[in-house]
Amino acid sequence: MMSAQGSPVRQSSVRAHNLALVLQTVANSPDPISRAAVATVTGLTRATVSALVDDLVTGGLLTEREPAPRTGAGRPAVGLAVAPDGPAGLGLEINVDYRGACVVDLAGTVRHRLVEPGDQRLAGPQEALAGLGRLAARARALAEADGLTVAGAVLAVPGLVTAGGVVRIAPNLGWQDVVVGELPGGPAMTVDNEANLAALGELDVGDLPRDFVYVSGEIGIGAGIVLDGALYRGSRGWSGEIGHIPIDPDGPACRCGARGCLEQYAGQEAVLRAAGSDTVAALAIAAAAGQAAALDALTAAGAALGTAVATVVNLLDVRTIVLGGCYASLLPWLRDGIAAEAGRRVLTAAWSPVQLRAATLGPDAAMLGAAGSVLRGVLDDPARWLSRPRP
Amino acid sequence: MMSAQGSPVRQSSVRAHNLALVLQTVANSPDPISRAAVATVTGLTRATVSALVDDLVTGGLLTEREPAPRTGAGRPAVGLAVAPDGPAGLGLEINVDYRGACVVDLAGTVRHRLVEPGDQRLAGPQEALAGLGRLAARARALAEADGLTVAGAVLAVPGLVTAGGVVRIAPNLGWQDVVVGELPGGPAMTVDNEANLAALGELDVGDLPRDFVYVSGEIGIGAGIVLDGALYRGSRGWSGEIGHIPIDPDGPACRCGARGCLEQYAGQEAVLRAAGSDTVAALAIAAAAGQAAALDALTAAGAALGTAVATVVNLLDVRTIVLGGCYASLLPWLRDGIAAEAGRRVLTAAWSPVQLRAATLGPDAAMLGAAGSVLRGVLDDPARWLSRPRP
DNA sequence: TCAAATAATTCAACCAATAAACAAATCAGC
DNA sequence: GCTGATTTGTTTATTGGTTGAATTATTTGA
Repeated sequence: MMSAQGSPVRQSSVRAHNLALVLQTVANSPDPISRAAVATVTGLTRATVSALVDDLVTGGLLTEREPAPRTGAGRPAVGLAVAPDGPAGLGLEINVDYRGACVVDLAGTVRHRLVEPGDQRLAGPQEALAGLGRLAARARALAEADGLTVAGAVLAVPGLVTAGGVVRIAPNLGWQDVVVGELPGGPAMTVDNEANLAALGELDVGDLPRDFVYVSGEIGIGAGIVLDGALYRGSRGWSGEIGHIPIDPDGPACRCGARGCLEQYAGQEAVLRAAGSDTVAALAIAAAAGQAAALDALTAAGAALGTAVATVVNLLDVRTIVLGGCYASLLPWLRDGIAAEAGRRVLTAAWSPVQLRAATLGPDAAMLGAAGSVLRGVLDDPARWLSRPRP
Repeated sequence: MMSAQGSPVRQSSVRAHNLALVLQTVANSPDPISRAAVATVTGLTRATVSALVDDLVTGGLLTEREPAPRTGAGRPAVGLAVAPDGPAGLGLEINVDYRGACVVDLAGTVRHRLVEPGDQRLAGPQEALAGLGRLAARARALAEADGLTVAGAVLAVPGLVTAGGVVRIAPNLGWQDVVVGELPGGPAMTVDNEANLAALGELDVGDLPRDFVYVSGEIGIGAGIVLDGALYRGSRGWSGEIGHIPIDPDGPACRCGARGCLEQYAGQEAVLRAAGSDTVAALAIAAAAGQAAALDALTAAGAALGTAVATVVNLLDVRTIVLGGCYASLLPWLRDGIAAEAGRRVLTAAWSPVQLRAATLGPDAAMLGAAGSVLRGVLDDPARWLSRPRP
């Protein structure tokens, strides 16, 4: 009778857990919140909350603010809010036609955003990474000028990433087995897939359920799978390769070597070619104008996407699909095609139809999600941040 | 900046966790294990382990046994093993052509197994459930005669089950919205999907990784998805409906209303019809004899299965697929077809090919998994069992 | 001005794990 | 057969953390 093996728990783990609980409660509250309110929300004692808050305030994660507007008698509460000068997340991205960096603070506000357009395929991995390093250094300097401490950096790339921070293959960048090193003089950096991080970004800002799949329509098609409020990366971090779900086993050849992959029906290039448009923006304009070629192309893409969505929903039983990348702006014309095919093929569609939503973050989703995932690390384990080695 | 909300942790939670850790360590050990060994394995102190073991022994979950054969000097150890007369799991199953019950103890040994063949479609839900109740009562009596206490019961059915214990639809039983009530006079019973429970059964006994997908080939095709050592049920419990993954959008009509579902290519009925065999056993004999019709049918089914497997692996990045139900015995002739198609379509196949394994538990997998899931509940939270209300 | 109400802190009590000392039981060597 | 080494298991004092009750602080309303 096997069961999952864990590690021993000591009292300090209790404190670490409750510290995170208090911090997250404050962070999730839209307004400054009192210690007493935190106590009732979390179920902890007021005494305990006071002790934990003391640690968080002296550690620079929380600050006392003006209390929320009073009501009734009694001693006025002292408001608690996340510190605006505490840790910050550095989100980085290298994509086909730009590279970027952003700084987000614990409150979730974007403090800085730097984007350099330019074809990264021509630049090659060395030059792209060097340029990214310069961008990251600038962003870090801006953050420190604000009094922020960069807690970590995460880089989003459109490709398969291994645990060790190696980009196995990023077809649309032309990268293969690229070792992403350290940020020169910077904080620790990890690398992750663009769609995964974009899904986290949408989870951070959106009103989304605990289970959803984010589908990213870029040059390739990727997906970020969020199960139970956490990203599912797969055993090797290569989950969500939705672009190569077979739609028709005898369909057109794909550059992955197989036939009939989704990318050949609903990938950006295939749709633009079928519609006769040059850019996604032009396609949206053509569709809005009612041009038949555009509408037909989008209907066909929607049907293929709907078939893939049906597969995902039948397999994972997620209720919500978030469409991002170029699909976000095209969703008005894709929606019917997706919904029709999914409604026909999802076994449970009759009782519980699939919800389709457009992503809200736009092209910065992955970069913002990358920064957010750094902050999530602090929110999930503030004890580590409090006891970090300091210069 | 949202993050998952938890509940407060007190000291008693620490004890509950460590209690589970010690119990699982003993349960996972093939031989009786000493307190000192448990301490080194878990990382807890010998003193702590002694205290926790005392609780578990007086609570009837562990017993002291003859120590394992000695080695070297020193005071001889006292062996610890899971109690053979502690809690037991009652596993129940209603399937197309039989109903069954089994009693499994904490050590994982099957203490009793009762199976009544008979077409449950003809019987109808009321009669099937009444018969199951009688079977469960007999199994429970046998367990109590052994000194076991039945800790709970889980029923496996081939269909979609909602959280409230209602069978939404079980097409092959002909059930629809069947409310599975209480077991008369028995322990609490929950209902779950057959493939899910079979996956748990294989996880319990097999040498399997923490992530795998169990594919069950019965009249329908279902899948149990195990991620990170735990069953993934989906937000409503309807995950794993692999049988209706589209293989060819213009394929034959399926009884689900769509076209070209996997079930139409690799379902038991489709394969037997194509091969001209009456039963799975006859098909296996024909294939072993090299009959062309049988081999062709299995090759075609393997290709369809391989396409579906490729979809699953591209999406979830699981390395291992366990084939159960009728596929277990037919795997020798399915393997090449599955491997070829999966190798072509899985994006990461070149670096890390998909591992195909035959299930080891045979037709009882779901029933045993059902019993095992009861015991898993005790192993995961022994504190609840120790403080249970007693008659 | 005083009582009621609410917020936050202080302090003793309790619970659980730890570390270290101690008791128990065996083996190995002479 | 005795002695010392060795390993197991228990005992005891200590530490870290939460709780609950009492206390202090600060405001509103009569």
